[in-house]
Amino acid sequence: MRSQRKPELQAKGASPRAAAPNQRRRQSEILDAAAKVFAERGYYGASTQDIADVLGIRQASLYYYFSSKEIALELVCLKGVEGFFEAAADVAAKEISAAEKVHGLVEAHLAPLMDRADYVKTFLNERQYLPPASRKKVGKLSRAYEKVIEKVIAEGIASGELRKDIDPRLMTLALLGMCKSVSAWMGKGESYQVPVVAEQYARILLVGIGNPRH
Amino acid sequence: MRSQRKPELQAKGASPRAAAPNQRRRQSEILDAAAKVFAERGYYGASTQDIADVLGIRQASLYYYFSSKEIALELVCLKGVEGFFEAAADVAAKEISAAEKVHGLVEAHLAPLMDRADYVKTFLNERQYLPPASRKKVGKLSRAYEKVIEKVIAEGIASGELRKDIDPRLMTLALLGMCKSVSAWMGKGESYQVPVVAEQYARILLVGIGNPRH
DNA sequence: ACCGGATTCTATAGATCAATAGATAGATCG
DNA sequence: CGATCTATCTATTGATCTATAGAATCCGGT
Repeated sequence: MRSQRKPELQAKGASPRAAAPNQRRRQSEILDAAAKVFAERGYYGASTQDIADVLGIRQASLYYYFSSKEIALELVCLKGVEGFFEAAADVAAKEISAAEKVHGLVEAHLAPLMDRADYVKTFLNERQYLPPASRKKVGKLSRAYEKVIEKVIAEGIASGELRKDIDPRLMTLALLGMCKSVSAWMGKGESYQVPVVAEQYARILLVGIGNPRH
Repeated sequence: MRSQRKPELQAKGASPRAAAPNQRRRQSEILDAAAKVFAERGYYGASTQDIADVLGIRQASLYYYFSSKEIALELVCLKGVEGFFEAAADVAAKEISAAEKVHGLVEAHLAPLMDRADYVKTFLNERQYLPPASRKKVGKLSRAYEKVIEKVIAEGIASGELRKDIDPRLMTLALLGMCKSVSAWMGKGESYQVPVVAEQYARILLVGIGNPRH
């Protein structure tokens, strides 16, 4: 028992010695199941039993992988925000017009819905239920991401590329709101492809739906 | 005990004889408390004890007013959708331009956030947790509302007032998504007034943020 | 002041849930 | 083969939650 290293998923640093590939794969399966159930039923609506059922194991066996349900939520949420900031920062750093940047930001926001939908949905909808410490951690990443968007818009206004009668913060909230709602209906009756939605949403944001030639 | 009529809140028809005004007032207070707690913590995150705490009464006393937590959610959600369809239909029936209609639809959607925020938030975020029968009832109202918006946009496109390169359904979802997110951040750090948001959001939807004179 | 209904209370049943403790089967490796 | 590690299991605890039953209190009308 002295040197027994449990592979229990942790929020802090990685384990001192790298885990076997099989361990990491299984941990990832466990987290996938948690994300799926959290996304479907919400954090409080989902029981650890539900997660175990998806995996075909016993409820108590989950605790070999994480020490509490709250930690599981934190891990799912962190994987849900993961990459958003970087992807947005990459777009913002490009030498393209403000309009093209907005288009790129929308694309970058919607892209993860294709391969990490459950994680993203959980991050978007359940992060409010994180314990204070975790919420602060996730909120920090989230706010940094929002600031990138806001800056792109503010700079676009300053350069004259974007209208100056629109509040950058409200514009940011509008973009985020539109994109967030996509994760709610995507795959739930509506049958649009992500790239199509990104293209249309970017157009709505940039030129609106009004016909200028009317 | 024979003729004791409990004022228990019901989803179906109204009680055969009108209740005393005090009864109705108290029922409304109970529902306000439920809406507040559901909006704050979510349906499963909220306990009936939480609702009772807001009212300063015992948890079991709530069951004098509703027969189950699920029924309470249904009542809150119904009051949350209430009026949306009518308000939108009124806007759609007016003899104004499509652009003005879109503006009116945004205003009509955001207006209830001023005086019924908890009900609307609960409807928007918790309706998914309703039992099937209730969800069908609420979903019907909800879908009828969406159709009004969609029709306004489709007609605007047909008349040439709105761009024809935008999918009406996606446009509807964009409008709804933007407006839904408002209920999430309104009063939570952001300090915008509802009419200001409505004005800006309508502008974003209609003419976008791109500066046409650039 | 009393009656009866309206409202809230106490007490508790019954279910579910997160989490712990310890046992056990399977794999790996000397 | 035997020892150790890995992954899962059984069993259970204690907390919490919804809902019910029935007693107690309040209040308006007469």
